[in-house]
Amino acid sequence: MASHHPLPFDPIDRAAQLWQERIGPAATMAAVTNIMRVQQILQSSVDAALRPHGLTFARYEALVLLVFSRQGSLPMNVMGQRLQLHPTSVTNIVDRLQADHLVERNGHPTDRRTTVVTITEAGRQRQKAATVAITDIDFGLIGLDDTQTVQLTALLTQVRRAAGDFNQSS
Amino acid sequence: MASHHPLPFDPIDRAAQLWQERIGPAATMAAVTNIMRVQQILQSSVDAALRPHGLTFARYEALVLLVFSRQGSLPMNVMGQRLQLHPTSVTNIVDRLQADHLVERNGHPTDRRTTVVTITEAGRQRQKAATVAITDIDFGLIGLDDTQTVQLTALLTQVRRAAGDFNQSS
DNA sequence: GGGATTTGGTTGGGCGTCCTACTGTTGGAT
DNA sequence: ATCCAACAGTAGGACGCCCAACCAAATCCC
Repeated sequence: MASHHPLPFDPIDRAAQLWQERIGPAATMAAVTNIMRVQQILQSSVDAALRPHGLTFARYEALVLLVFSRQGSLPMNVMGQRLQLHPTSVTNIVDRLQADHLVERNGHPTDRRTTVVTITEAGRQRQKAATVAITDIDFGLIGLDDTQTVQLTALLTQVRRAAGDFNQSS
Repeated sequence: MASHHPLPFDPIDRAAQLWQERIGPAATMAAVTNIMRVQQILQSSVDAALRPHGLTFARYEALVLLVFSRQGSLPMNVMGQRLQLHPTSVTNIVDRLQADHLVERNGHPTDRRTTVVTITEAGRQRQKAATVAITDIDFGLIGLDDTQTVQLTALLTQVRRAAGDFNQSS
């Protein structure tokens, strides 16, 4: 039973709508709500596409990162920086990838604190198969043409920059 | 928090960059990555602002929904529809709100299956205080002017519509 | 009426993220 | 040379989301 209002404003969540009527920064609230919701949609789509391959998006990203690294291996802290993840999240992800024999943990030759993660041959194959699945569904991002996709990326990049997500100290 | 892990350089995640060099739909991947990351940033900002009030964004949204409902109460399934949440998530959220005496659970007068959630006076006050905190930080969304915020909302709404996010609300 | 189906809600489990706290290691400052 | 602050990684816990499975109630339908 969809309410068949042809168009204009149903697109915003009820909560945000009420905000618009009664509270202040409705536009911002609507944008935030939309980001939250779209992220959820994309996460769901992508994870569904990856599930048959035994991967989640987080683990897939980690595999991609390793595949495209020179040696097929990176220290865990570097992975955390690249993927913008908390150290404990990296530990968690690597744990699961290792349990699936997609990566290995090795000690660093000179710094005994650091652990180097190396992708296995099985990991490379898994990543390749998962890439097919994920590109087949366009990463779950649908409804936008190329121009709009670029536009969206630009806006979000601007937010990230304002939040100090990039130019942190080296 | 992002500041825990300084990112050395560039605008786009390393993984997305490499995609751009070597694989196909780089633009889409970049957009998806950005959405994921911005969501994370917003979630972090908002939750930080709400933490002193003992709330998370999910629970705050539930309170807002109840505050602006006619009776200050809604069935759980309706909350799930409005907030686009899985039934188990609603159970979880209401559990915690109830533990804080911000809402009550009551039986539905005619349908004994449904549980009606009602906000308490403490809940209304908590919501009000939290609203101040959250608007003070602009919901964590910074770096965009009003036009760009509207533009962003439009693009994301388009994605949600394409994903069928508005089709079933009954 | 009475069985089959649908619906509302909960439980248990998996996964991801963060936080705090802790062990080792490194390397600079005294 | 030694001490100490910073760093790398992990353990344990909280929270959120989802899925599968389940019970109870309502509804459909023969």
